[in-house]
Formats: sequence, C-alpha cells, structure tokens
Amino acid sequence: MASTTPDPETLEYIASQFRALGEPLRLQLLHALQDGEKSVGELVEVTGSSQPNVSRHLAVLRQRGLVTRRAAGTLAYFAIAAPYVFDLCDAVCGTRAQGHSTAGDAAPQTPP
Amino acid sequence: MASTTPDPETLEYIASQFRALGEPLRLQLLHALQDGEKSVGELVEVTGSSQPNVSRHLAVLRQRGLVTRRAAGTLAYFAIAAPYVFDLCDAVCGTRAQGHSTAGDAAPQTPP
DNA sequence: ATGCCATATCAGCACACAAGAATACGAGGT
DNA sequence: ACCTCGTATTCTTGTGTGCTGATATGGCAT
Repeated sequence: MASTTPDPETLEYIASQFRALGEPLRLQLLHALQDGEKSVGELVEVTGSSQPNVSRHLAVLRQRGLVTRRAAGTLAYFAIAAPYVFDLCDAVCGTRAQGHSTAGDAAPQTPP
Repeated sequence: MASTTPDPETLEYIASQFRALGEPLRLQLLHALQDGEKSVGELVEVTGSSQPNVSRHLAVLRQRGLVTRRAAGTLAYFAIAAPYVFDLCDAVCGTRAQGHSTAGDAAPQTPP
C-alpha cells in the first residue's frame, strides 16, 4: 500500500496543466473569457498586453485544451473549453482567505 | 459588467500557487504524503531524487502553505496542509479521460 | 567534546519560458 | 490584382528555475 506512484507520464501531464495556469496573463485571459467568447483584439485591449503575446498565450491555452477557437472571417474568437478551471481558482482563492502569507516564509523552523 | 479584472496581486498569487504544482517532483511528493506524514529520508527513497533536491522542493511547498513541517530530533516530518490539492489534481485528471491529447495541437482551425 | 547522521543551504550549469520586435499568412474590400 | 486589417509565427534576449555536487547546521550517541 506504499502509495502507488502514478506513472511519470500522468504526473507530467498534470504538472503541465498546472503550469499552463501558472501565468497571470493566461489567468487574465481565461477570466476575460468567462462572460462569453472574445476576439483576439478584444483580449488585447482587456489585458493591455501586446497582440503577439496574447496570441501566443492563447495558443498555449488551446494546446492544453482550455480554450477553443472559432474563426469568423479575419477574426478569431476564443472561448472557455474547460469551465472547471474556475473551480480550481476558487479553491486556491478560498485558502488564501484563511491567512496564508502571499510570499515570504510560512514559518521558521521549529523554535527552541 | 465587463468582467471585473481581479487585482494583479491576486492574479499573481493564484498563478504562483499553480506554478508550485507545475512540477512532477512536487506532485509526487504531495502524492507520497497522501497516506500520512513522512520524513525527508523516506521521501528521498520514494521519489528517487537527491536529498538536497527533495529538501528544496519541500521548502517551496511549505512556503506556499501546501505542507507542514514537524521536527523530531534530527528528523523532519512533512505532512499535507492543503488537502484541496488532490481535488485539483482529480479535476485535471478527469478532463484527461475525456479525450484530450496529452501534447500536440488540440484542434486545427475551424474547418470550412 | 567528538564523531555521526539527517537535513538544510550554497555555488554553478543548463534548460525552459516569457516578453518585445519584426515579419509572414490569410481573408475582405475597392 | 492590390491593399489593408487581423492574426499567427519566428527570432532574439533576459530572467527564472530545476538539477548536481559540495558544504554548513544541528541534534544524538559514545
């Protein structure tokens, strides 16, 4: 019963999913898409980042299956494909309210 | 109602939490701790990684409030401090079974 | 006090990745 | 056909981060 270690493949998959969410700009993009699909241009405006940068991060999110792409003429509309992402964020935010320090050390070694 | 963008501070906090989980070794450590606290030595054996490396990653997890540390003599026992982490992993794993490709592109542009 | 063991930290290298600038692709309109 | 606008891709640079090996700290036993 010594903790059946999951395959490295699965481990790497999960890690890569989390890493996709470990970037403020990508979280901002997902958040912006929460109230419906948006074009790249709209997302550029919302995030305040450059167009190439937004496009690139959208590609990452799409590769991870987190957003979908719909081409309409010259425009490209992106939309949330994995609503469960917001549950993850809420879970993290919930713990934050419980008094965790954002940065710095959690607690010094066991004091004497 | 145009999507109240969360403060950059909160965004960065959430991202950093996800980034802490975006490493296979750290996920492995958390998984190994699922059936009770373990010493660093035990974790070194379970993960097959080096002792300094395990110690370092444990420090990261502790800094993020994901694990706790209990010193007993020369030993240091670590334990899960944020059980919700496994819910996150399960959520990600659940979507994986739904037919997402691990790597590569999710879908080509919208076909004509 | 000294030697040993478990853990933590430090220095260095290598790699991944994000941001910016410039450019290529592709669809529509005139 | 050409031009224009929106989007995607490439190249380069800089920063962050994981891994290795050596070293420091601290408790326990002799």
